[in-house]
Amino acid sequence: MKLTEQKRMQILDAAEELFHSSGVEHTSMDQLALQAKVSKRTVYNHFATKDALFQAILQRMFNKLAQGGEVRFNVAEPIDQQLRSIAQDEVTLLSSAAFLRVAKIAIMQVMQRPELAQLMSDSSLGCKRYIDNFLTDACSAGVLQITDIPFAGKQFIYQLKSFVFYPSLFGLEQQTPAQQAHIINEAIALFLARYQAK
Amino acid sequence: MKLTEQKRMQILDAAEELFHSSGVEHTSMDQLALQAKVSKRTVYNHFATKDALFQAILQRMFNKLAQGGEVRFNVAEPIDQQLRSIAQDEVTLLSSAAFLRVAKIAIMQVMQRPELAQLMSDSSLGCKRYIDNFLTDACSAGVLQITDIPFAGKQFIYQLKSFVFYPSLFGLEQQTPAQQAHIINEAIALFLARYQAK
DNA sequence: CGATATAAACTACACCGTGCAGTTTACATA
DNA sequence: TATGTAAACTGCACGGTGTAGTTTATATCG
Repeated sequence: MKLTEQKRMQILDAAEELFHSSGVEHTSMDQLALQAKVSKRTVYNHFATKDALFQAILQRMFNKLAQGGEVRFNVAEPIDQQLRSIAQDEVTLLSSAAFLRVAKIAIMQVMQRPELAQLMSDSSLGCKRYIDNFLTDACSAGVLQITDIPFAGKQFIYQLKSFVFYPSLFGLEQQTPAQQAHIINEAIALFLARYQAK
Repeated sequence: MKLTEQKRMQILDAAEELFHSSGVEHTSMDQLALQAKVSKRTVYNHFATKDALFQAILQRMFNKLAQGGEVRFNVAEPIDQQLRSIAQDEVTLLSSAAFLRVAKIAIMQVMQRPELAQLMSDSSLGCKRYIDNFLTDACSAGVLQITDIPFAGKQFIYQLKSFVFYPSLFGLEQQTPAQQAHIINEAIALFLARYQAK
């Protein structure tokens, strides 16, 4: 790898690490250069300002997370099994270190600078991308009965987010895999009790 | 009121206002004194450091919010009506400017200094205080059928939080009263579909 | 008169971003 | 393989700015 690319990586890695552990505000460029084992001048040769570096970090982290399969509705498979598959993917994402990092950094910035809020809502990660289509197909097939599909989709995702994501984000607690399985089961039970076609 | 108490109030009011609108970090003590219409030295006569002032603010805001009625289960009243009453109180709290202020300030600090996380989870506000008792009574009366009561209570509260609180916190959107009513109705429908005794 | 408030200047420090002289690296050409 | 060159990196000092907290001299209130 070219040297300059190597240095750039070191800078981004250090920034990701420090922005996460100390917050963007509390990370000085001197500290960052030290951690990256790069001179401060080199940091500024790659990124004009601290903010540019922050933008680049967010972009890189989003790209890392953007991968991930899409689940499409399958008439032949039991609905609870399909929902479980979706939920498991989502919980894996929501509790992954990578996702928690970018979320923490992004949310801290958004709360300090509300004008960036749109950035967050626009970015569509995980099952949010395809859940509406999935539910629509399931309704068409007569498996589910939902009047407000986007709302129901949110209800499902929010269950997982509330139990898995926010507690981790705020440093309150981590779930064991057994607890995660319980959360998924109950989210599905709740959802199907309301929306499964009879 | 004694003058010194009056000044103290002015300082706390200004701090609450500025800490919320600009964040703790971005609020300077000069700015704060200006807004409080008080000299900077007076600020320091009341609060030794910026951090002490911050602690006092948090304490005062929590005390303001700690009030709030408790709903107890009533066999004679329909369960959906009682849940609606609880949910309405909760949504009113979660969307109140006062609650959003303290939450924003507190969460930002918690995310920057994870060692303070316990502070948040300990403080019990709103229906979180009494919902377990309520659900236990409703189960005993045979109105609801729940195996894991604390978990079910969270499921209910998290519905409201996810739709009302977090979007406001992150500056994404505010709900109209009509939307809030819809959220409450659907949260109850979801909950009862799963847990109402048949 | 004594306690308290005020305004303004001051100290001490941390941080962003720049300039520059000198060194290292990558690489092409002889 | 040796050498030249351009691009990139380094280290350090520095200007400018913002801010926590202090000091000092003065005014005001009870």
